[in-house]
Amino acid sequence: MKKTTIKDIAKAAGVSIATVSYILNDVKTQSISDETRVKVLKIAQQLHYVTNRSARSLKLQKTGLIGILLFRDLAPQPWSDLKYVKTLYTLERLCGELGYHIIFMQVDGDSPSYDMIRERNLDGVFLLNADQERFATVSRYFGFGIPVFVIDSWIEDPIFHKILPDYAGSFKRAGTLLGAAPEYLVMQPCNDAELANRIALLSGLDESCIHRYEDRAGLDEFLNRFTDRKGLVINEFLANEVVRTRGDRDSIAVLCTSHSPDILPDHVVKLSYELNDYKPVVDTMDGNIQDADYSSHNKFIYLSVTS
Amino acid sequence: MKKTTIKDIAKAAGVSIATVSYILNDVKTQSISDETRVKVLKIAQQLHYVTNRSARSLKLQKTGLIGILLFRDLAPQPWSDLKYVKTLYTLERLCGELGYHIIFMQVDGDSPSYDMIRERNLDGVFLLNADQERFATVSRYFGFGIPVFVIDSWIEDPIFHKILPDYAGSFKRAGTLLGAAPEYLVMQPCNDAELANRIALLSGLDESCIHRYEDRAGLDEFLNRFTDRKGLVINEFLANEVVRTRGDRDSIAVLCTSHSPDILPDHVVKLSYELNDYKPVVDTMDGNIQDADYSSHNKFIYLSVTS
DNA sequence: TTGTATGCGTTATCAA
DNA sequence: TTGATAACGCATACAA
Repeated sequence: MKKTTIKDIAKAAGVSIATVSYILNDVKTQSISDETRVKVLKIAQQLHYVTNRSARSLKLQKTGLIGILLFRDLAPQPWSDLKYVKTLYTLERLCGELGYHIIFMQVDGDSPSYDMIRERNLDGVFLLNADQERFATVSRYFGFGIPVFVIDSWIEDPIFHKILPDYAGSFKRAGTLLGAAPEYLVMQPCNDAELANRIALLSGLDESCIHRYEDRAGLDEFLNRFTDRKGLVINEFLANEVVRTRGDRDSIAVLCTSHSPDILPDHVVKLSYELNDYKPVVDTMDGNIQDADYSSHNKFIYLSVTS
Repeated sequence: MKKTTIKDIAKAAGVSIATVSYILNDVKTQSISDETRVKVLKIAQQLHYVTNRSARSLKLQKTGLIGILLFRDLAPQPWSDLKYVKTLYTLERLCGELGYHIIFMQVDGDSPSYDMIRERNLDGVFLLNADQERFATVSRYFGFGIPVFVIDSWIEDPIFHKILPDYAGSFKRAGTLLGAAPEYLVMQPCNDAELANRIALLSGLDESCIHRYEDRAGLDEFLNRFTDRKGLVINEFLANEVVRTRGDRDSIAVLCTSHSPDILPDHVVKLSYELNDYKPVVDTMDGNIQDADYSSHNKFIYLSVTS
């Protein structure tokens, strides 16, 4: 059973394929008699017609495909896989609402190939957790020619949109909630070293008070220096490790960068980020796709912090 | 800057587009002089040519796209989003190794539209967490005509492959590890009621000893009836709730159906499932795609349990 | 109000 | 060993 095409509908309805196309696409510049319109629509439905996106893409030079490229952690933790689920799912949902379909790909190894992006003629791309090195190697030699939104990285290139949690606001808020400025910071080893630097800088803490997690032993050793002190942990899954090894002894505030505050015990001070903030992000990308000259107000979008 | 096509290469190399196509696709039935071959290959590289998959798909009637459709939990828990990450990522990786790209979509609402599958001409589909109702409404009226693999559901239709954790083996093993047969079972409300029934049946436990999680209060009440008894929990995220509300008091064995045993404390008895088992699954789908008559040995694939 | 014809970039058949 | 050329299914400029 071959798939129904416009041609089949045209034949069945006794009209031309152009007419069918006009009707199916609801082309405003054409005036179609109500009679033929309902007839064609009915037949299309009877034959279970769906448009062939390969053909349409070929013609329109637009695929309606958006890529989400997830860069695997260079230094994997047990919870590495969990970190970007919420973001991924939210982006999928929002893009879906706008009629796009998502191609999901993990980027692994040192020199990834971005051929997929061009082979599939993606309309736009989200990069999650990208590091400068792996990304730069390729981005340099071919400007994508499509909107690229970089989430959770600090890629030094003005053509990319950057989306980040509002670290500055978070640090301030954390101090308020803790009742005093935190004295230490535990964070993950970021894929993107530059981002890690900026976070450290923003925290205003001395390097000796900042711990990049590697394993439990190291974490525990670090925390022992700060018993009964107030501290800050970036990422709730990492915070879970802290809570697990330390119990309730320390009073910490957690920046829930993975949008999953639920996984933490109730007593912990949590700072969350608005998943809703991805809506304007996706809208901006859509604008860029619809109209290449779309002026996006801001290349930096910060996810706002809530408690 | 328009994208390079075969035509461009042909022109630059002074040969026909047919020749270029032969060379790029390494067509065995054609004999090409080494001279032109290297010339064309070189030019292709210089021009950064990549094949246009829309065009190729249109011609070949194969897209190289595999869909992963994730059915959202009908009764969402805080950790609902986390449950299928590992599976999703593993499938992506395995399909990627075979040259496929993944379209990821969440299925929400009561009467989902599967048009995407046909519009995009997917070569195959994975369904995660599907429930009979939402699925049946549509699957009935159009046989996909492509391999459909159902993960974590018990869809009553012989044309679908089913992939499930080895519950029978798990229950047996859990008994061994606990040193005695478990006296109660805590599980999640499955999307697929039929699957839930079968699991309950396999456990051999009376309905009064089986709890379907709804909220902490209900869970706690249930567990109070089994203090100091040995029990079974299906899913590690749910188990985390159990551990959190109960502490170390109970000795439970956990079936880590989300492939994330790491998130549980060390002292808990854990049963894991082989992520490697998805490899033969993906291979089977690939076989079905390459050759529609591919005989798949088994429509049931059970993920083997380890400790 | 409707139809004809062209091209999007490939692959593959047939001819040279 | 190579080259014309016809599809694949759709959208649209231009005719009628």
